[in-house]
Amino acid sequence: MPTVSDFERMLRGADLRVTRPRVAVLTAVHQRPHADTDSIIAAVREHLATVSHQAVYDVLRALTAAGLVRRIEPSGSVARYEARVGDNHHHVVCRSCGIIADVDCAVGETPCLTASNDQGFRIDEAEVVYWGLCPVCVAATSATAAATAAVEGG
Amino acid sequence: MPTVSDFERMLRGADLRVTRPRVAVLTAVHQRPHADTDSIIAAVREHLATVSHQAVYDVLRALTAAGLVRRIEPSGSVARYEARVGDNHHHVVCRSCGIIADVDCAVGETPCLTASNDQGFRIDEAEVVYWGLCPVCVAATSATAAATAAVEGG
DNA sequence: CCTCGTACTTGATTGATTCCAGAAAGTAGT
DNA sequence: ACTACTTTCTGGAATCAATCAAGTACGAGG
Repeated sequence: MPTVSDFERMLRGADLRVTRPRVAVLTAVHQRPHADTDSIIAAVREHLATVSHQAVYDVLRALTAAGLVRRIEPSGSVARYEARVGDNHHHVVCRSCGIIADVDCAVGETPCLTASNDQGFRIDEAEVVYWGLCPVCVAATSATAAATAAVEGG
Repeated sequence: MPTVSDFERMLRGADLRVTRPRVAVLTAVHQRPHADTDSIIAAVREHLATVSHQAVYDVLRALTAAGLVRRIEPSGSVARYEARVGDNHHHVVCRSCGIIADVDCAVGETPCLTASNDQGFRIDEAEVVYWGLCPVCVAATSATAAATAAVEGG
């Protein structure tokens, strides 16, 4: 976990002023990967009670533009942010509970960048989202199914 | 292009009642792939002037649940719908103008389903979005760059 | 310490989507 | 074709994330 001085260095390195809201947002995003804006606002206010939601929105946009955080928005979900940037990794989303986990690229560094027919587009990024069930929901589903079967069977 | 009777058959096949709004929405989605809800509402009203936006939302949800249309929502865009379902194809989105085009799978039928480390998730679908510039915007950018260079050079 | 310019606060607003209750239309059996 | 029953549609209002606007406060450099 990076320290406050690390965050300050990151901000200065991106030509951004070091302000308390910005450090607090960076901290929150590092502490809770894949958190949505509301959760981030709540987390930020634990450190700094008087931050407006507008400030958090602004800071998140600035950090995203600077490349310090990455914005992800799976279908059906609000915007979420993560601090892991620079590497080309993807995400797996649980259809049941919505939890998100990181998935490293299966093939090489910038995978899938080769569409079979690119329609003349100049492609510079491929974004992959895997959909499925997380281990917890798989277990819950199996348990429910077993329980249902037991009840129906009895 | 399927006919009205085709749409009626599709609806009946999905255990959905055949109503004029539903046929109109199906027609609109087939006519304009990747259209957003507003465009669909407008297109539907060309055929059937008195349809409420609520009806279109409801119908789109019912059709999506029935698998007759597919909902796609690239980051930063509102929900869009397309009629091409059943095959596993992906999309390429222009960063400049937002236009969406279809891209067939590069590898096999259900590609990329093999994440390098699936974190214990039970994955059932991989969704790929390619980002880049469409041919039109590439040309516009080149033209602008050339013009800028000419001006700067002169 | 002081000034400048950017960042933050407050309050209002937009825009897509959903909820609700009553009205209307579709479907099945006779 | 008629009646009963079910599902959908209508119109208005509510919700929620996100953005806009104007004024104030704070960080950086001198």
